Amino acid sequence: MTRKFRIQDLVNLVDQSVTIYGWVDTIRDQKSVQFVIIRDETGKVQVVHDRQENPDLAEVIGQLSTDSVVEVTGKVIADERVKLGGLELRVESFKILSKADDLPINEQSNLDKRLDWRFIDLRSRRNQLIFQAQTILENEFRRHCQDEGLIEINSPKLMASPSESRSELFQVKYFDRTAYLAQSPQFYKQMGIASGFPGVFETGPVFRANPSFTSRHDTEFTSLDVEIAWVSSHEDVMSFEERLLRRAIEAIKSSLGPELESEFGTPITVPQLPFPRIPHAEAIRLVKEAGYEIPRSDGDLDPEAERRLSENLMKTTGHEFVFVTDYPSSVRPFYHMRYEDAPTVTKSFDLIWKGLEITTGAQREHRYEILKSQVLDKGLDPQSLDFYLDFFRFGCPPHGGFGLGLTRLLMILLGVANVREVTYLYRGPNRLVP
RNA sequence: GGACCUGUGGUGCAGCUCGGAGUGCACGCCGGCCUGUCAAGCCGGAGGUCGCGGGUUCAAAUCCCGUCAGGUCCGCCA
Repeated sequence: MTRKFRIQDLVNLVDQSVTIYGWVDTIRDQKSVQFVIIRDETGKVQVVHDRQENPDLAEVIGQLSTDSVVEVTGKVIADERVKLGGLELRVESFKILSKADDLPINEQSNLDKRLDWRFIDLRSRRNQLIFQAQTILENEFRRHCQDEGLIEINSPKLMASPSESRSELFQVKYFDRTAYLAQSPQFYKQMGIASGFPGVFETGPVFRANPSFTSRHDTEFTSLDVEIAWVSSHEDVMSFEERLLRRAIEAIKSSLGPELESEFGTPITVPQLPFPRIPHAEAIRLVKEAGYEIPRSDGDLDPEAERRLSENLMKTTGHEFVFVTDYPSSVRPFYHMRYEDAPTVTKSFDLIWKGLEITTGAQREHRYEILKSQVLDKGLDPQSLDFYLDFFRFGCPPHGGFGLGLTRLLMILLGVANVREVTYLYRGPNRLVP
């Protein structure tokens, strides 16, 4: 009886006849013996055929092309000569299920060409690993939120009015009027708090219409969003997030660590708690003292300052993460809560991992009158925000939350140079296909 | 939106300063050789309007201008 197996199972099936399914990885067609390396998502195995044994089969194997999909039945033999795991499959039958043309890309091809042929690019072990890591990450995010009593929501991505700033919104035709693609679930998350949920979370797409040409931006990406009721400050939110990240990184390291590290060359470090925290004003001072004059005039950190700050703290604390807290209200949105005794400072934070901003969070302003005055303070029109401001008119608990960019997280975790590498199908100003 | 960089067989590069026949390298592909390969090896071969348009010149992949496509950084942000 022949049964179907994954390649990783063959080591336990020596001397048995099995059928495997996979992709042709390498063909070494010699005068008397033919070797074909078959790959599936669990590994690779060598298939061997003595040409004399079956001339018809020899002909089939002679016509093979790389990445064709095949069904191979044979006997598993332990043979020390085989460098690939000391195992091989002696062919009994060999069927081509789907023949492949010559591939338009290989692992040397540049990223843009590989993205044109993403379905082929994703076949590599390296790329499969990225999405295995992503699966664990999203799963741990869900489980952590659930363990902490939060409710999962799926907020709409079609909106009648902009959630924050109109400039970065995509417009879509919506019957006889205009709708916008959500650039954040921010307002709908907060609605959940006003609805009496103990906290909400969501993983979903967000859309940003910015023409940003960098290695860390995309126009559509997955955001991991959290909003928690009854927080007493942004400290509670940071504490939630650092525990979440430690848990997720721990889970990834324990199931994929060695393979990820050998494939990507980036050591995966499970972070210690708590993450270092540094108030914004102190961060600015520290970067200046270290000799960097921030060119921008609004008093915020620029990317270079964030990289330098991160590097500095990695040296002094040995920690890859840093929360920068207490941003000036001038560089934060109207809904971030301000300190009672220092109204130009917000109860907010960014999380920087190895120099890259991966999160923005804050305690939110839940007091209607104060919120409304902050709307006016930012020069916004309260009427256009009526539906949002109403959340705070009928009883709303104190709350806070954050948004975490999935692709940025993966990019830093694996040490790859570009979010495009870790996005299933990247969308940017110059790319809408495939 | 701003600054800078890149575009050469299917893939990755070199050639460009200092103009002289589409020249070279690696991978892949096709054919041949090879009694067990395993980054296979050896021999031979095919494959190119040098992104596109214009200019300078006896002569342009090479110099100049324009244009298109892509990238990096800044701004915006996760």
